[in-house]
Amino acid sequence: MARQKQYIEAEVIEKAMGLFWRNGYENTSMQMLEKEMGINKFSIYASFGSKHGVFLESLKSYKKKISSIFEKLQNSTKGAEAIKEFFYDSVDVCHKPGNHSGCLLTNTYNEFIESNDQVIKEQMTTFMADLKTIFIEKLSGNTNKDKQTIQKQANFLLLAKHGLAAASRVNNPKEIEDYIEMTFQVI
Amino acid sequence: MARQKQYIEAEVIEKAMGLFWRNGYENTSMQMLEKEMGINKFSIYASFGSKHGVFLESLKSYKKKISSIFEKLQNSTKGAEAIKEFFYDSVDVCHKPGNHSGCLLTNTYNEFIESNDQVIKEQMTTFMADLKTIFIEKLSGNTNKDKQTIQKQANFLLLAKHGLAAASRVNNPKEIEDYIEMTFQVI
DNA sequence: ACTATAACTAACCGATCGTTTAGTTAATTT
DNA sequence: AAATTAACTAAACGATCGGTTAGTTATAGT
Repeated sequence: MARQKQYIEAEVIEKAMGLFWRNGYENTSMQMLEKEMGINKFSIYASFGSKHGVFLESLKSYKKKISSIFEKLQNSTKGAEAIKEFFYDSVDVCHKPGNHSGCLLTNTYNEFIESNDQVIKEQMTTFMADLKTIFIEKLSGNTNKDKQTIQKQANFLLLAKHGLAAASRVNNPKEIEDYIEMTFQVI
Repeated sequence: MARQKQYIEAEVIEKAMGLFWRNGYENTSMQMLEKEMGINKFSIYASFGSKHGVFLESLKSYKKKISSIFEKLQNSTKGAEAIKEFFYDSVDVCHKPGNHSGCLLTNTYNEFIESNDQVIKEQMTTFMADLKTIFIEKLSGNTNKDKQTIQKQANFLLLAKHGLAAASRVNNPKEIEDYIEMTFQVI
């Protein structure tokens, strides 16, 4: 063939992800992406097709980044306690002081909830629905709660994720811990 | 003098507020504002100076809109129960199905948290700080909780506002009620 | 009725948005 | 070493961004 790529796609996507994570989709420009990813516009379009394509790959990369804590949650036999551990694990991954940005998926969910971008909207809806399913499964695990209570608690924890995202964005570790502990007093 | 204004500033700001509420600041363009406010760019700039100015006035209008439920909270003697009522009142104001947009201030807080716009950032920080102060006051009101517990609970409720905003944006009234009730089980 | 003045319309400003493309550089293959 | 081909640089694309301004219209005071 000919000249080889001077960059690794997975690496530059990692950097793009950080930018989207901090600023959101709309507030991230191609100019910023060029600078952060360290490659030219041409290369970005050659590899990912569009800004939208870069974002989709960034979301994929983020999901991969957090896949281990999802698997841990899914494989756990600790019931509701597993969800609490999942909350703590989420903070470990998302709470990067100086880079504090909450959860990329929660941020994206909020940014696109009123948008016309059906592709991303559907991804976010699916993500939330999947998470709720896992919550329900774990909440049903080691107790004999009635179905209605489980539904309520799953909804509550799903919404609590927004509080957690806000907490991990601005608060100190102690306050985050307090928030998680108080949230799970209800369960 | 001369020709009189063909619009009422308070009225067009009300419409601008709705637009910002639905779409956020960055995703609202001057073109959209012209259409929604029903007046020309010239008039917008004559009355409010800039897009930023329109947004600041919209925030002012929103605060005015919710001032009554704040005053009710502040004047209540019901302690923690007053905060719960405030949550319900917030939903009454913010949960407009078909126009569902959560809380403008919480939305704005989230949109500007990583921004360089110090003016709006400070307004949001001040709003959150003021709300926390009121929460602390109410939580201290009719009990003899220790100060540490009060601090924790105030932080918890402040973060729960993000969950509530998310709930009032997408969920049905029953789910919103469940979320509030479960939140206040902790208090 | 005339004049002054403010509110209006509409065209236009430079800057930046995401995207494309012409032209150059470097590595692979023959 | 020459030819090929893909990765690069950099300039430019049309569209839209927030914002401005020349020119027109309508109303108030004299």
